[in-house]
Amino acid sequence: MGRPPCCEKTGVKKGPWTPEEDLVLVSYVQDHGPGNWRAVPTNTGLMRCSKSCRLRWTNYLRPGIKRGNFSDQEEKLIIHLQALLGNRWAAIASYLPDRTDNDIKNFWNTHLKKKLSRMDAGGDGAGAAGAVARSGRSAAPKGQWERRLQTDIHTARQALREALSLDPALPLAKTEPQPLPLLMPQPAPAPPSQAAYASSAENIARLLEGWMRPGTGSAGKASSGSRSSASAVSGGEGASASHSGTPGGSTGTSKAEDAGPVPAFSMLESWLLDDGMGHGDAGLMGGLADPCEFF
DNA sequence: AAATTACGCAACCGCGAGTAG
DNA sequence: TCTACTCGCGGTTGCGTAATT
Repeated sequence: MGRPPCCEKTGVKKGPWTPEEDLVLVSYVQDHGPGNWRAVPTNTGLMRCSKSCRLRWTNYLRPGIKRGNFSDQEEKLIIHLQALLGNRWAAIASYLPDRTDNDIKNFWNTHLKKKLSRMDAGGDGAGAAGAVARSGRSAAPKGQWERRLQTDIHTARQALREALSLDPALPLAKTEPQPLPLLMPQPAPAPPSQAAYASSAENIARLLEGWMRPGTGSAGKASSGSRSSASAVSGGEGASASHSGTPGGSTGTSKAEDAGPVPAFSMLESWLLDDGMGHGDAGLMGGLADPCEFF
């Protein structure tokens, strides 16, 4: 089972992408939809490896990506989700539909980590997140976080409830059952009123604004704000791959996106939020003979 | 004004997981 | 069942820019 030959070919270009390359990639994805990245360099003539193409698309060119400063809500959500999920950036990104996992990861590494450690040093915890993070949750070995979620599910739910109730602006903190705004289907990428969008690729990304190819699978899902589900977030089918970490969950391959937008995290999300609304524990778990089915 | 340091972000690399043949 | 292949994730690096001295 040898490693796939990727980026080993001579003549494969590395480093920053040029606007011309972006355009080539964007137009290719427009025609064929995201996926089958292996074929992209061949069909486009791009001297990039498939990985690089996919990364460029998911982290930069994909429509609907919000760039720039993170709001307080986003920050709090990230902190708490990180406490819950550890460094599962793709999973975290699925709760922030407009952000890429890479963006969140960078934001965490450059801002939040310092912020939290400062708070720690100051004797001020970061709420539940700080407590949970310090408890070593985030250091869990790969592949175990979902099991931990399963076994420690009550803790997780409590922490999430805390997270969602931190900001009074979040409707979930209220008794009135309202969906979390960040999880709601977002409208097509709003004009970058806050200059929060990519600079160089902004125009290219805008080319795709409103682009919705019927029948183009995740292309449509990835575009505009229609990502009401957790899928299609971290880069087209990327988020669904994050769910591959969930036992029995859908895979991260392009096939998974065809399976329909019902990722486990949406269920988890609904269940947690339902419970947060005071519906008790009877929610999702009650509907499953075996909690494992949940995943 | 120039040099140095710190910071932020885009991109790369290696690995694990899923799937088809 | 095994192997080859592809995809996606998470950690890390490198470069450009801003801030500081």
